[in-house]
Amino acid sequence: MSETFPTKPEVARPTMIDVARRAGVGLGTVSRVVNGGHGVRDETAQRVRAAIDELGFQRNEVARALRPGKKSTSLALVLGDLTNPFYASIAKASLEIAGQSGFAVVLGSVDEDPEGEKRAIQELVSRQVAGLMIVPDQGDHAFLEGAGVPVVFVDRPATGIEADIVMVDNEGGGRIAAEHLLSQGHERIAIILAPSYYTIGRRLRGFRRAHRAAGVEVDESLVIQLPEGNAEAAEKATREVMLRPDPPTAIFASTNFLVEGVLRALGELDQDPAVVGFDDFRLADMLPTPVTVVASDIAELGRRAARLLLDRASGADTRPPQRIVLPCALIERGSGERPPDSAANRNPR
Amino acid sequence: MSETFPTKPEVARPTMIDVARRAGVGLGTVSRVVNGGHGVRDETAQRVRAAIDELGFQRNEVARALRPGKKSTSLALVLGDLTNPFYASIAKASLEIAGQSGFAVVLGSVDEDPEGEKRAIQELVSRQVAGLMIVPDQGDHAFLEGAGVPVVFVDRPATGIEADIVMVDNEGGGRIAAEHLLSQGHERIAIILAPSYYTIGRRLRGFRRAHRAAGVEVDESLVIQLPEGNAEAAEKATREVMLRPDPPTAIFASTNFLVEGVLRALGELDQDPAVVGFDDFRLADMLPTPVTVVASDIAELGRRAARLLLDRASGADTRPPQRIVLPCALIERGSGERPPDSAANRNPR
DNA sequence: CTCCTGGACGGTAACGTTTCCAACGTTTTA
DNA sequence: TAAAACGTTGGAAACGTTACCGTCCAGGAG
Repeated sequence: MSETFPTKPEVARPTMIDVARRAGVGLGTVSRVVNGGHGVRDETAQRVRAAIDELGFQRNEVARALRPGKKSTSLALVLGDLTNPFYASIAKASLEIAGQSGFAVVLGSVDEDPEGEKRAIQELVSRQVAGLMIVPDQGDHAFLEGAGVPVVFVDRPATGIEADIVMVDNEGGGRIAAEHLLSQGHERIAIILAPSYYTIGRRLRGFRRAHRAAGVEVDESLVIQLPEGNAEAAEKATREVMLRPDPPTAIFASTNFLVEGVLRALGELDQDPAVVGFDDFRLADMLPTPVTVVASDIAELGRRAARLLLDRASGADTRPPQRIVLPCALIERGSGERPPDSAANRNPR
Repeated sequence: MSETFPTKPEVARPTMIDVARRAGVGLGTVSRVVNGGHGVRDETAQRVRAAIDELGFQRNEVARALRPGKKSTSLALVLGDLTNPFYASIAKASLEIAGQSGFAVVLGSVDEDPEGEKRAIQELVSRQVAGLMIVPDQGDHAFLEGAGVPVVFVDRPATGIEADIVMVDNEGGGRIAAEHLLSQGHERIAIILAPSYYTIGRRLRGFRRAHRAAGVEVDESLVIQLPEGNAEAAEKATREVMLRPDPPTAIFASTNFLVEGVLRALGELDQDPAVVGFDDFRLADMLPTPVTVVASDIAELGRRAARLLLDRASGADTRPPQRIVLPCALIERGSGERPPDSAANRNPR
C-alpha cells in the first residue's frame, strides 16, 4: 500500500517570462515596468501590470540579488541575547526602519564565543546582505574590512576596523549617576561592573570623573568587577559588599540585569542603600522601591543605525565614518534618592 | 579639486571559477567538494580545499538559492512586537535551532494591520525562504496555500489554511488559573481579556469550565473584554471593576502585559484581590506582592516550531499537519494565594 | 524627400551556483 | 582479449533577473 503521497500541488510561481508572454511584450519591458516603468509607454505598462496581477507575479528577489552590484534588499543584524530587552528594542526599531524601505532584516544571534560571532557574520555576508548592523563582541573585526559590505556598529565600537558607530553616552551616563548620588552626600558608592565591555569601561570612567569633580575619592574596593554579566553574579557581589564592616551607602549597577541581582540581595539582607541602575527596564517603577535609572532612547539607537546603514548601502551617504552618540538622562524614582544615613537604618529583625 | 573619492577597495569576492582555476580542476569538481565532496578523489579534494583556503572563498548563497528546488537556507519568522518578552523568547529560541542547522532567520515584524502582515509575508516569500514561522494575526491566511513553502504557525492557528501549529495549552492554563482561585473559596473572579485572539478565547473557555466543574456560576459582568491588549487598557478596566459596589475578590489577567495594568490599578486603589497572570514575566517575583502566574515554556515553543519547520523544509517530515500543544503550570508566588476576604481588607487611609 | 534623432521595445548576455551528461581511464567480467 | 562497468572529471545548461545593445518606427530638420 505504498501509494505515493500527495505531497504538494507545488504550483510553479510565475516568472517575468510568463508575464511577458501573457502581456505580449518582451522580457526587458516587464523588467522596466517592475522597476518603476521608465521608458515604457503608458498603455504598454498597463498591459504588463494587468498580466502581473492576473498571474500573481512577484519578483524573485534572489535572482535579482544575483546580478553584479545589486546587493539583496536585506540587512543583517548581529546581536546577543534577544531576550534582553535592550537588544530586543534595537531589533524592533531597526526592523521597523528597514521595513519602511522594503528591506528585510536577517538576524544572527550570538551568545557564544567571538569565533561564533565571526562565523555568523560570514554566513550573513555569504547571503549577500546589503549591509551589516553589529553589536560587537570583543575580538578583532578586521576581517570585515574587505567584505565589501557597509557596516554599522551599534552600542559599542569594534577594534580593527573603522566604521560607523551609533551608541549612547556611556561616560555621561556614568557621570550623571555618580553625580546624583554624590550630590546627596553619598561618599561610599559601590559600582558593579559587568565583564569588561567597552560600554562598561566608559560608564566607570564617568563615575570616576564625577568623583574627582566632587572631590571625593573612589574607594577601589567598591569597584566590583563581575566575572559574568548576569543577575546572579550581581546578587552574590552585592551580598558580599554589603556584609563588609564598612558597606557602601549607595550602589550603581552598570546594567539592567545587574540591578535585578542587586535588589534581590538587598531584599534578603534588609538593607537599603541608594540604588541607581543603567538602562531603564519594564516594571522598574512598580518594585517595592521604584528604581532610579540612567536611561537613553534605545529604540532610537536602532533607528539611527538602520537609517545610517540604508544610506550607506544605497550609496547616498559617502561621508567618512560617523560617530553618533545619544544622550542619557536620569529618571528619579526613589531608590536613588535615599540619603546616606538610610543605609544604617537596617530594619530591626 | 574634484578628485575621485577613494570609495572602497571593493575586492571582488572569489567565485568557484577562481577556485577551479587555482586548483587546476573543473568547475563541477569544486562544487562537489564544497557540497560534501562525494565522488571526488581524495587527492583532488585536497587541492581544491587548499585553493579555497588560499583565496578565502565562500559560497555565494544567493546564487545557490537560484537553482530550482533549492530554496535558500533561511527561515522567515513573522511576529508582532519583539519588545514583548513572549515574542522575543520565541525569536531567540528559533534562531538558535535554525542556526544549528546553518539556517539564518529573516524577521518580519508586524505591529500593523492584517494587510501589513500579508505584505510582509509575501515579501519574505519573494526572498525564497525555505519556510515560514508565523505568529498569525487575525485574518485569512489562505493566500499561503499556493506559496509552495512550508508554514508552521506559532502560538495560535490561522484560518484558511491547514498547517502545522505549535502552541500552549491555553484552555488548560485558563482552567488551572480558575481552579486555583476557586479552590481557595473565590466565587467572584474577574477575567480580563485582551482583544479576541484565539488564545484568549481558549483561556476564557478553560476559565468557564473550571467554574462549571466547581459549581460556581460565572458573573458575566466580570468577564471584561478590553479594546486593546496593553497595560493601560487593563489598568482602566481594573479600576472600573474594583470600584463597583460588588467588586471581584480575584482577578485573572489573561496576558503578561495586562497583569502590569492590573497591578498598577490595584496599587492606586489600595485593594488586594487575588491576582493570577497568564505567562510568566521577569521580576514577577520581586514585586511588592510576588505574582502568581500560569506559565509555559515559551522558548520550547520556538524550538519546536523551528525544528518542525526545518524537517518540513528538508522533506524529512511528510506527515499530515501536526498540532503540538505544550503544557501550562501554575507558579505560586503569593498574589494568587490571597483568600477571598482579603479583598475587603482595604488599607485604611 | 531624405536623413537624422530619439523614444519604445525585443533580444541576449551576464551574475555564480548546481546538476546533468559526456568523456576518459581504469578495473572487472565474459 | 574485448567488452562492459565503474569511478572520476570537465563542460555546459539552467535558474530569474537586470543591463546593455540593437532595431524599429515616428516625427522633425535640412
